[in-house]
Amino acid sequence: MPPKNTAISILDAAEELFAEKGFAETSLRNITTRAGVNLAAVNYHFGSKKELIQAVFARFLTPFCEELESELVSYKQQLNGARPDLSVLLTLLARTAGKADPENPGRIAIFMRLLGLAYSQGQGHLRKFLRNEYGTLFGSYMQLVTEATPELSEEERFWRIHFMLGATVFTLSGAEALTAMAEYDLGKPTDVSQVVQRLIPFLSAGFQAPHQQ
Amino acid sequence: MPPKNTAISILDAAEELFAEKGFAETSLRNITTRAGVNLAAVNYHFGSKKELIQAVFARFLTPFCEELESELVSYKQQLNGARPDLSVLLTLLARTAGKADPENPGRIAIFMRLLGLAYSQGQGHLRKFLRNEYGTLFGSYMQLVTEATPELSEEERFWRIHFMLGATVFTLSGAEALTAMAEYDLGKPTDVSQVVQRLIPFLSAGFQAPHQQ
DNA sequence: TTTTGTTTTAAACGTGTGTTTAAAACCAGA
DNA sequence: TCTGGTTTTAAACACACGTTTAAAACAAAA
Repeated sequence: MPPKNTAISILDAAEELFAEKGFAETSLRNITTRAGVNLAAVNYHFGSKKELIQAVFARFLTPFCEELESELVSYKQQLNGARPDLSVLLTLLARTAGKADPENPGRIAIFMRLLGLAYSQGQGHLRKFLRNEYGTLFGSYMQLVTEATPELSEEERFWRIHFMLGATVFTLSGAEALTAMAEYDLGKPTDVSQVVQRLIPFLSAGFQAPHQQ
Repeated sequence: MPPKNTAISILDAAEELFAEKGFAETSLRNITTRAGVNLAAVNYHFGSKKELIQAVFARFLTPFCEELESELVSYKQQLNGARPDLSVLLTLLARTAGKADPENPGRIAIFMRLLGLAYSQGQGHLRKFLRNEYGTLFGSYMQLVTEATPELSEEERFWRIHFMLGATVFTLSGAEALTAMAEYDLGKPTDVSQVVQRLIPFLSAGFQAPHQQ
């Protein structure tokens, strides 16, 4: 195989290993060994382990968010002032994720796993980094979700957003293990895009459930 | 304060710190310092860090599962052959969790956070431990869920179970941060039991959503 | 008071970590 | 071919980790 760019090899290896084992459990020696480069290359190209972690996120998120932004714009003008539909908004998100790396559809699962880790493990620097870089786009997506569900109180919507986020991140995080379990238990092979297809009606129904009492 | 039992002090400190920072990021020195005991006490009382992690889970799960088991038995005989109801099954789970430590209702959030970590971080030993110790009870709960949702295909039910698990674990994991955010954004204080109350209709509606296409 | 078993303690051990260093290798442009 | 800047390399650094050790402190029974 051709000797790829060192920095890219590092990013590839880090992305895989972080997703497999978590950030703290993955050492720079793990990464550089898998990447086939020298240990010191990480510090030379990225500065530190923290900055490498951020670079892994940025490599995925930056093109994803660009794509999502243009999708949002085109959906808005397609609406032309009409009320947006929640299922469409979710589908749009899923489609963007699929487009992000068409040659490797499972990549979204890897990335969701990283996102779950970012929440669950310490990594305060990462949360700051993500909010600074991508917070604005998240805000405008939320604006559309709000317009799509005017019957919900702000409070209820707040919580249901996080329920959705949880179901998605958790399921796609564990997608590798879960699709294997599904195949074992049910005898049918499944891929990530099918899981996403199952998620959307679940989330949509949950989000639009009537208030209790 | 009275000099509590050393092992218990260690469990208390470990439970808090693991939930705050994750397993790998919490050192035995962190734990023993907070507990006010000697470093070697962990290895003396628990053998190793892995076994300490398992002990933290067992201290919470064993009484919880005993309570849940008796709740399941009494619900079954109350049903007397009728079809169980999903919302009731979920409420039953929430009620059991609440009973587990009545003096400290937020404890369930801490524990969910640990459970989320157990999934997301490596900790293969933990998953084995949990399945061996508590797998049977999980199975009989699942049996009731299946009876409650006969209209779902096995496949659809499998995935929706994990969607529910994800929404729950993720939300309650981050409950501390999220309730703070909720209070900041919405100006209303919230506690964990209210979040659980909001979860149940969301999950119930999602689980029973009609199949797509 | 002496004895026996348990618990606590300070110190050290070996290992793996992220990072730094300074020399070597490389590779265009003059 | 020489030169100057970039990249790669092997080696070392300082530090934090989980664990072990053997002595000390303690408590209860004889």
